[in-house]
Amino acid sequence: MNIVISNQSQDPLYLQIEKQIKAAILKGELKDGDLLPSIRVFASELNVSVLTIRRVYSDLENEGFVMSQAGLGTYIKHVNSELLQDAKYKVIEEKMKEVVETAKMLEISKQEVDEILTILYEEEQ
Amino acid sequence: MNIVISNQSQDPLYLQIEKQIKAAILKGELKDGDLLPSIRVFASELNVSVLTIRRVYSDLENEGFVMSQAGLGTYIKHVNSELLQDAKYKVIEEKMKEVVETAKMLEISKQEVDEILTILYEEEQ
Amino acid sequence: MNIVISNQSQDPLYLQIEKQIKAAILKGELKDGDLLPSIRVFASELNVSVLTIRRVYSDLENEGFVMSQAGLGTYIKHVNSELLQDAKYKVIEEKMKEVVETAKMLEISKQEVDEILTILYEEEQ
Amino acid sequence: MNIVISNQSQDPLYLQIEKQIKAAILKGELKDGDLLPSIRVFASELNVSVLTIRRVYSDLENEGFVMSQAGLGTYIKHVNSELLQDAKYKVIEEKMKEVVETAKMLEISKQEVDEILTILYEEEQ
DNA sequence: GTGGTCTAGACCACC
DNA sequence: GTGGTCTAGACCACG
Repeated sequence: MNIVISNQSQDPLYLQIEKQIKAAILKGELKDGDLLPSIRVFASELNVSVLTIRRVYSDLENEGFVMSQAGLGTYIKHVNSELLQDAKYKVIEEKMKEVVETAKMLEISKQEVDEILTILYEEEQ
Repeated sequence: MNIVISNQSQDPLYLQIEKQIKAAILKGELKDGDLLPSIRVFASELNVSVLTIRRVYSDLENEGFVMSQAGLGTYIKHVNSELLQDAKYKVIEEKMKEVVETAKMLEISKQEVDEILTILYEEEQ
Repeated sequence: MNIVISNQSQDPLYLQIEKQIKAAILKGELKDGDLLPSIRVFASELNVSVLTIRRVYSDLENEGFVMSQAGLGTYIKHVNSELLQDAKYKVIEEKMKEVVETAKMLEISKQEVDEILTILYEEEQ
Repeated sequence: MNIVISNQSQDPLYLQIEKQIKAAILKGELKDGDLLPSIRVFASELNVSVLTIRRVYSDLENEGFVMSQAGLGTYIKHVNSELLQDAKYKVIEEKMKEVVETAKMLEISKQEVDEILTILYEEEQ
């Protein structure tokens, strides 16, 4: 798994890391039972504070993505693959809803929104 | 003009207010020369600090939407319709960027995202 | 004398008016003994508050450009023509000093400053 | 970096500070990545309110000179040298505009203004 | 520790 | 009355 953090991002460090771990799970790169690095190791790898990683793991545990056990480490939890596919769609749908809502409010046609989508999709893959 | 603010929102108060005023301008509800409420009146109407409204008006002035003059008040500035169209696009582009970023991260194809867009656009037309 | 006031200007109304009256005196359009309009007439002509004109006349009197006498009106005071020429230069020199000081600080050559001056001088006479 | 503020100046505190920081960046005294003092430290050093420094940093961030991140601090941002050159020009142009405006109003020829510029530029070389 | 937001007051210049 | 600036606090998220 490749985690990239940037101080140019709007998101705080902990959120950047969380998002990328979640994405790896949704993409299937991280599967049921996989062991995540220990807090200290991960922190030194990413060059961030252990507090930041502690928060990441704690957040992911609260959201049901991982399971931490003292003395053992942090593991990826089982997620049904159908649910997983649904989850991916849901994430996009949620964000797209806001776009469409705003577009309608500003009276921008679907064609125009589509153009923007196409342009953005072709940028720097 | 109807401004709704919520302490449940992610956005700080000043941003919530700014966004709604901008939306009103972009929609044409607020036009060239219209007088906005005085900072004190607006603050008491929305039940926020005068400094919060001061910040809203000051930000909007920096972005060229309004013009404030001591002793006179704060007015909506003329924006030529081309700039206005640009501004509307920019708002959508900003929001769409996040969608595309997430979609790419989750390896969702443009076709799939397009489907979601189409479905959402046809809802509650 | 033609006074133009604009709500687009950075300067407050009273300063815009003062500057133009002073300029008219320096240019020789207003001469020793000329009678300025009464406060009320002038205010209604320019469509500003009488308080604003009162301030203008009071400032100009303090700076020695005019003389007000109750019941008579406000008159332009005598200024020696040599002094007048000097005054014009002094005004420009004062402002130019700041330009040169800044240019030197930012290490901009005289040639470059000269270019800027030429461009600005050719704009909209 | 030496910041000098005066309550005699026409400019409000926040502007005086902003100008001097910008000048330091334009001169190269402050470079890409340099850390500015924390708002609290800076405020107590200059003996002004933290909100005044907050405004300074926030304005500089909006103008693209610095980047602030909660928990980390405020850093000088990279500006490519072309932009920097532009910025320097803009500063001079701004100031020169006022000179030219006044000169035109007083009917002083470009030649005369040029003379003044030359004299001032040769002083205290 | 850092910056980000917000409040409740105050004084000023301008109209 | 209007906006413009400033202070002295406070609480929050982040590292």
